[in-house]
Amino acid sequence: MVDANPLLVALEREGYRLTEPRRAVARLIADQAAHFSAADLVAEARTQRLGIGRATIFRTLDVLASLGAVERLDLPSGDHAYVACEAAHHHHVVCSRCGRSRDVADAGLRNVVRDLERTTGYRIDDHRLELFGLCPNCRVN
Amino acid sequence: MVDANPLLVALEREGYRLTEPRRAVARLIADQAAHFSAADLVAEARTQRLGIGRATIFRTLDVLASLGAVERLDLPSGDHAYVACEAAHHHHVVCSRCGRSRDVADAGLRNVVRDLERTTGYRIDDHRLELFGLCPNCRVN
DNA sequence: GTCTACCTGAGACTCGGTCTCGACAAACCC
DNA sequence: GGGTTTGTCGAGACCGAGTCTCAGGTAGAC
Repeated sequence: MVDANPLLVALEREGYRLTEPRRAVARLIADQAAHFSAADLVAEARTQRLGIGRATIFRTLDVLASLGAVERLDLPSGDHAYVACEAAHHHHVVCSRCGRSRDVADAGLRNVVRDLERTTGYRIDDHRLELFGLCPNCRVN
Repeated sequence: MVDANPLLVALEREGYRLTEPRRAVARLIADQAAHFSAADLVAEARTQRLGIGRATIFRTLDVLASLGAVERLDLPSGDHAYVACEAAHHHHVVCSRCGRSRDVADAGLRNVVRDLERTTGYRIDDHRLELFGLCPNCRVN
């Protein structure tokens, strides 16, 4: 079976070793329908008796986050969560009911940032935009 | 001396008691030039020998955050920080060198959100935008 | 002044995340 | 295929932010 998992592809491309634990974590992440926490993966690894250590899960998430293959969200509740995503710069719309998220492109934010630079005098190097609401599916149900 | 501190005004308006510890925390917050963490306040309270418990500082920050008089930031580093601010909806531009932040108004983001609602089908109820860069002062120094 | 609900400090506790360290195994070389 | 290097692993101690509990204190209404 081919390694179709884009997380593994990203790891390999960056010269990280494709170890068994990393494959397992990538599989766990690929199985998540919605956003997930490190604790979710730890619990899932435990119930599947994968024998993966907690530290390894955190480390793998760190690596994947640094590659942009996974992104860390700050939910309005204050909790952290992760979502698998494409590496290009983008933002997330997160459904606050089912937790599914969707990547969205820049969508005119660039102009907003430029306006703010002009009005505030700040040089803006980085930003984070997270959007929360109901996905089309949860809207109707 | 009059209670000019807007944090205390907000507390009183909402029916919270103006206790000595709360006044002290409000004073500490008002003294912060840049964003600050709960730990900063705890340390400051300690060095000033104010005799305020850690729990009280967290509780007061919670209350103030629920009133919108203080807002919680998620820095790019992953740390949390607080800033005092006005209660109206707005965003923060944070200087990544000196930590000073500035409130900015909506700045066209409303249109961006509306566009995203149309293109994604999500109903967007809430969003969070944080901007990081260099303030005018740090740009030139 | 009295009374009561709200608030407080201390310190135990929880929990997400990190660090350390000896063991292991990918991947490269021959 | 076998040997070597070095990145990675699991276990468990550790850390630090934030929460909870509870007995005692006090703001503010009357």
